Amino acid sequence: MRATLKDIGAELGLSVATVSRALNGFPEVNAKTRAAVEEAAERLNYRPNRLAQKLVSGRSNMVGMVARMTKDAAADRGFVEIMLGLSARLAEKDIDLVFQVDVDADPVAPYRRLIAKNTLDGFILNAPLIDDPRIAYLNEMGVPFVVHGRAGETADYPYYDIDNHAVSARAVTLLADLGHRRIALANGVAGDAYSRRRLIGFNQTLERFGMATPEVFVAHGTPNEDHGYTFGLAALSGRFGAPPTAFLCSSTLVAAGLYRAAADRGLTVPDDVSIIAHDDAMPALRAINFDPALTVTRAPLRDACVPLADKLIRRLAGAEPKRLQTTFEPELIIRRSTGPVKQGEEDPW
Amino acid sequence: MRATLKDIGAELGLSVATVSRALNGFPEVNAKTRAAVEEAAERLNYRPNRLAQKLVSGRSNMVGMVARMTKDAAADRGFVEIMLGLSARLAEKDIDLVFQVDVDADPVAPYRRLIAKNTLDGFILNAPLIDDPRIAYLNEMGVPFVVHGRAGETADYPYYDIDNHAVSARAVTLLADLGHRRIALANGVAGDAYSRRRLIGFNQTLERFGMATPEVFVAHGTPNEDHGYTFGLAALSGRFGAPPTAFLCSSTLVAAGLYRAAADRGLTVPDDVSIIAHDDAMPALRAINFDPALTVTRAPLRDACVPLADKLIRRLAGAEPKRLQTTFEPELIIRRSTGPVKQGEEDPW
DNA sequence: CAGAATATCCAAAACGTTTTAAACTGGCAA
DNA sequence: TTGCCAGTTTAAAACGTTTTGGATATTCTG
Repeated sequence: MRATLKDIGAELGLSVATVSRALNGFPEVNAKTRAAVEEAAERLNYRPNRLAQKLVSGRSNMVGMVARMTKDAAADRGFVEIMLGLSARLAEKDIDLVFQVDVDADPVAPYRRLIAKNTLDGFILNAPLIDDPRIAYLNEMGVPFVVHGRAGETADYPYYDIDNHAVSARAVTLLADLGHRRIALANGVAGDAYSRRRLIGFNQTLERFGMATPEVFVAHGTPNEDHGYTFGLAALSGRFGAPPTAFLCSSTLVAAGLYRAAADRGLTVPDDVSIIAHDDAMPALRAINFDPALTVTRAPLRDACVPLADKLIRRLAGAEPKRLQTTFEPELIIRRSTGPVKQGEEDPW
Repeated sequence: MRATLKDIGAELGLSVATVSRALNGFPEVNAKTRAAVEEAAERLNYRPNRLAQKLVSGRSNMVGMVARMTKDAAADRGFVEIMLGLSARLAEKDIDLVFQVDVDADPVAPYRRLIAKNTLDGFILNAPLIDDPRIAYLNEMGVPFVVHGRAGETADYPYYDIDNHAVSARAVTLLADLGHRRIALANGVAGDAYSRRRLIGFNQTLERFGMATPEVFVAHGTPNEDHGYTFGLAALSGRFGAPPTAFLCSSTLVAAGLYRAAADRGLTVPDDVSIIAHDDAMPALRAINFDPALTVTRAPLRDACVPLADKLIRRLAGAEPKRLQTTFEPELIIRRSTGPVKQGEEDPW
């Protein structure tokens, strides 16, 4: 049904070897022959059989991506964004994406399964943990991969990350300059590397301004509306002592929950409480549409896709991991959800 | 590196043919030989090479899924939900999902590309159009596939759909019973089959109650917050004559936009305007968290995954398409965003 | 013009599997 | 003894590609 090298060879009275070479741009084939082969390939609508290619060459032009499945898939919004963009870029290079969700307790299991099938050239990881067992496993198996984000400080793999330390630092600096002294952090999931970096940036910057924050002013959790709402309600209840006058949120969704919590408590933004979030520029809930418009640190997830794909391609071609590492700086966009601290609330906790 | 049939054969002094048969449960192999082979396979951590298998057997245990890429990926929330659930179920049967985004103008192009690679056993389609060229193409190529949703009324392919006619019918019935006579529809994208069915259900039910709706009361668009907001603002402006007293929304996100629009116009829900949405039960924005809590027709997207995966598996095994078709009924959940029509607004348009 | 270099092509092996056709065992009946 | 049959096993072909190691013309060198 589908045309093969043999078909083209038969058509032109050539061997499959020559046809293969002609199509793959080897130098030792006559220009006229090559033209004829290319014409025939076009005419017969020839497409190389990936499986056969991989079987002999060891390359399949397929890479894998595994989604951590959580009860609420909301945590994977970022995953999806990356996957879409990545796939688009990889498709340009005729590389396919094999997708699998992680349904096991063991996060390494899906990688083991996929690698065992012997069918993939490499992997893209996202949302790395602080000490990520997947990274350890892939390194151990010698499988090429790139990471969106990065785990520890000494990474020996290609990655594209944003400067999460700076995310917190810039936000805290703004709030401190506005006079806030009681600042809370609605952080991401506890084990995630980015959360850790944001937390460190948060604490270090507070310290730089001579502040500290009680432990109850920091919450970890899946960055969704619920998390923002429940944490906001609790923090603003006064149960923990004087409530925060400002919040850092790990995402715009969390901020939405915080707006709701503030409203429930009869507080207005930004007069009673300032809110600032990190904005991945997901299309679902735009920071600019908030009322009042949300102040954010911003680093569009989508910007990571092309660099990540390119890093992977270059890695597969044998490039040095160390030369494929990028850290991107977020920008700060001041809108209307942040303002000077309220009169009489300038005291630290 | 990885153990092959040859390795096992060498280990036991058997031919690859026997080893292959032993592992695949053929009857003509000695029980003792089979036991030995299975032991050796286990010991050497043997995993069959998918590519080699497919090359000769024609089956790869890989299926494809293509995402339509829009400017705002929000439209693909449903796609993702389906993909996650599907992948989980397929993984149980050791089937992998190959993913690609549609970056072309031609919606068929990615399918052509993937089929040409000769690497996939079948496809899952979602969000079918009224006359979907992808379905036509796959049928023409004789490639097995299943559809989430369905295109025309006479489908000769396996599908899992919800009764979108009933979605509108139940919502309109509720609103009509509450006395509403000016009902607007914030529908999904115009070409999508589900939008069409919702529109038909909408119009037919209105008619049943002796109502009609001006064309400007129906808007099509990507079901996101923006769409709800802009349509809501326009419809409530009075520019189109007496404004609607009730809205049907294609999703909870759209409803969120409508809440905002109503607030901007100084209207309260449900006193001035009733709002009802269809709820796919996406975790991001829960209908119950709305203020006031959102009345919905409900049919969780996630429920479709297992049936869809099973349909595909059975289709790949050769089952009749006609026997793999399911239509699911939505439920109506009345909360606080719908109420009796306001005094003096009972007149039709 | 001989010999060598070059350009161009081909046959065959290889990748790891499944499957077809054939071959080898015993055991048993004739 | 011969032939046959069932129960096992194997050799070899096939899938579609890449690549190795020649082979055959053609051109160049002296």
